[in-house]
Amino acid sequence: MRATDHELIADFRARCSERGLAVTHQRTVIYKALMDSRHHPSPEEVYRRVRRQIPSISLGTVYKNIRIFIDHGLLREASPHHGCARLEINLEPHHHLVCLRCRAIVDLDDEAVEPVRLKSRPPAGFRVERCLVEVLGVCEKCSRRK
Amino acid sequence: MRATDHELIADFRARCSERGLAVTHQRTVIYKALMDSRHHPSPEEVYRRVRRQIPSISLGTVYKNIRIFIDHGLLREASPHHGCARLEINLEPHHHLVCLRCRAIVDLDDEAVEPVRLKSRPPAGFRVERCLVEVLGVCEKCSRRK
DNA sequence: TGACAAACGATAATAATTCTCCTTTAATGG
DNA sequence: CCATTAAAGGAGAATTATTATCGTTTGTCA
Repeated sequence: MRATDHELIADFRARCSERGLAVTHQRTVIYKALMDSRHHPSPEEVYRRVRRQIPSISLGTVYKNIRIFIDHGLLREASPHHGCARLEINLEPHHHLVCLRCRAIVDLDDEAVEPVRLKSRPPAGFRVERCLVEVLGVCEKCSRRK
Repeated sequence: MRATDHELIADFRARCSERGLAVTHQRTVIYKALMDSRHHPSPEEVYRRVRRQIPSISLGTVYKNIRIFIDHGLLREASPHHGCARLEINLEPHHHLVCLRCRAIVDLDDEAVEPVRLKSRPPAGFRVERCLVEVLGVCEKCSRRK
C-alpha cells in the first residue's frame, strides 16, 4: 500500500518542478521525513528526524521548507488557529466558524449544526469529552481584500 | 439579556470562593475583561483591555490568571492543539481525534463521521472551504497515568 | 559549463509564554 | 478590627517557537 521511497521521491520531484521549486537534498529529506511520519509532527520533530540523515541541517531550513510546502499546498497546518492562545468564554456546547486568513473565530450555536455522529467507535480507551465542528473558510472581510 | 456588572462580579466571587481562589482587584478586572469580549481574545488582547483600568498590571499576571481560570474550569482554550505548529500530511478530507492532555492528534477517516450538516447558513460573505470535526477527549495513554 | 536566482547555514531578532524572586495583599481566626 | 500566613502581584529574566538577515553554496537552464 505504501509508496516506495523511489516513487515518493519521483512524485516529489514532479511536484517541485510543477511549482518551480528547486529539488535540493535537504528539501527532499525534509519531505520524506514528513511523509514517513504517521501522525502530526511539529517542526521540531521533523528537524530531529531530518538531522539523523543530515546532521548539519539548520533548524531554519526546516522551518523555511515547511512554510514553502504549506504555501504550495504540499502540506497543511493541522490547527486552523495556531499562533497564540485563543480563549473560550462560552462553555456551553457550540461550534466554530474559523477564517483561515485572519484566524478570526466566531461561535456557531450548537443547534446550528446537526449533531455529530460517529459511524465507528473511537479507538479503545479514548474517552470522548465533546465533539467540536470547525467550519473553515475565508471571512467576508478577508475575501474582500485581495 | 446580559448580566449586569454587579451580577457578574457577585458570580465571580462565588466561583472563586468555591475554589479557594482569592478575589483580587486584578483578577476581577481580568475576569470582567474576558467576559466582556464577545469573540475569542488572546492573552495579549486581554492584557490590553485590562491595562485600560489597571495601567500598572503586569503581563505575567494576566497569563497567570488565565492559566488559573482554565485550570479551574472558568475558561477554556479555543484551540485544542495550540503550542507549536502541527503538520497535516494527509490532504484528503478527514477528521481528528484530539487528546486534550498530550495533544496527540489521530486522523479519523472522512467516512467515520456522518457528513456535517449546517442547519443555518453561515454569515453572508463567509466562503466555507471545509468542515472539520474534532473529537476531543483523553487518549488511552493519558487516562491510564493518573 | 557559467550565470543567476534560489536555497542553505549561522545566527540575530521577535513573539508568546513561563519562571523566579521579592513585595504586597486577601483571607482567617482570635 | 488586627496579626499571621499563604496566595497573588510586579519586574524582569529565561525559555520556546518562529521568523528574518546575510553571506555562501548549489540547482537550474540556457
